Amino acid sequence: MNIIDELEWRDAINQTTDEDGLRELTAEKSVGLYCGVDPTGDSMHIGHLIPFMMLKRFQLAGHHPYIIIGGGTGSIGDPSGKNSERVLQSMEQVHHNEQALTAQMTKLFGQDSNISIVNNYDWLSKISLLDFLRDYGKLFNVNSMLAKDVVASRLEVGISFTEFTYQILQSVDFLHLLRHHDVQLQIGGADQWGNITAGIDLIHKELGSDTKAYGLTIPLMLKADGTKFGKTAGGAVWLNPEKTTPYEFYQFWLNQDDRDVVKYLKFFTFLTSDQIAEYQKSVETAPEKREAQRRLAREVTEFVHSPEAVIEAEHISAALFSGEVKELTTSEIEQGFKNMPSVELAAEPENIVELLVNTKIESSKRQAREDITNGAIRINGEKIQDLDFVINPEKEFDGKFVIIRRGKKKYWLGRVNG
RNA sequence: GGAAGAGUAGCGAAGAGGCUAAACGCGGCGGACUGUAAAUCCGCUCCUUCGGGUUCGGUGGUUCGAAUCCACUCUCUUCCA
Repeated sequence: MNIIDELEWRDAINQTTDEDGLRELTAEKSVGLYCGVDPTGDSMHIGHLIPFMMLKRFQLAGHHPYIIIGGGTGSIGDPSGKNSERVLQSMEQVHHNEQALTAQMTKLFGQDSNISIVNNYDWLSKISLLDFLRDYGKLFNVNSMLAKDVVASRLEVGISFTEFTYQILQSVDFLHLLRHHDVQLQIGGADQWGNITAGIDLIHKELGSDTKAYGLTIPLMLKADGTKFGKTAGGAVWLNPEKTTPYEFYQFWLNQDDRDVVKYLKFFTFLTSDQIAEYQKSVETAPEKREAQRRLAREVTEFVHSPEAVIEAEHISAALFSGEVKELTTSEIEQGFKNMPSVELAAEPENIVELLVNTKIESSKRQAREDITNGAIRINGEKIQDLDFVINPEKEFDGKFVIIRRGKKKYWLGRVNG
């Protein structure tokens, strides 16, 4: 199947500049394509994953992805999707983030010759102001720049010259990659359309209107309930295991709505259409088994983290949701709770209310008492409803740990000092 | 520079001298049901040594008693210049 047909089947295409042309091009050669990420943070979250899943599919189909880490563009700030001016990051911050993102990308895409990670700081930072104005500025018409949705929507509240210029920088990137690496396709989120077409216009002006350059955008991902994809109560779901543990990551996917899960299987996994059809049937006939969610969680966790992370996440899930934490050995806890929130405990016995407040698990004694009375607190798997209960850390798990649970799903690992 | 109005708990919003630690809605936290779901239902949601303590932009006053009245002050909104 042609890669474009596959993406269409996966509902992964929002707009393309020339679908037939793109279909032809991808059929006849190994195409260079790129997508950029600006180093606005030190980790990607699953929202960023969306375009990179696309790159990966192209890679698997024999094409050559280029990933731009936007050290240059990131130092300016993309106005797309923002309704107010951004605060500039310090260059140290930008460079720090570049390194973190490069490491993440390397992990996701591997390091073979089939993938290239480049940093646009390398070429953008070398352009002098006069060169910029003479070589590129002259080719951009301010009228059409103003007409881009991203800019037009900002005219009311204002936009700095710096951010206004962003689309030129991104266009220069595309031109640069086409010239030096034969990159003919740029992909991005739906909000990148304006930047992508600006790049194609520049290429056509610079290299002739018959130069083959294409753009493809991905639909905005929304959940069935209309809210934004990828946010949880705790904030974004990060790819960095320090920020979002593999267990939490796995749980995020496992908990997806029935109405969304097939869409996500298409988008975030490499399963075939036959396999996905099976899961679709499963969602319809036996939703309570959540086979689709389970597979989704496995696939994505394995892709982003590792097969070992999946095993660990499933093991922790089994113990935690059965409530049988006592079944776990000390070493299993050590492993399984490695990335759970943990609190320090003194070795001495302590009253339960005091302990919950001192460890900040509860915000006040009032709240702590309320939760205890309601039966929301479990210590080492045992429900505690006695306000005078005294926890003796020596008692379980070789005196090393106390497992504290609040409500159904929230766990803390108490590490016993000394 | 002038005029009018508004500032109440995480947010929105009632209250206009004692019955108000402050209605109601949202959000948050628990619980029940369930599929670790959705929907629904129930409880809690300033702190506490459970005696009480500290709250209604800020400061000072009036009063036995103030979120409520007065003065000054700060911030915001609208209108006029």
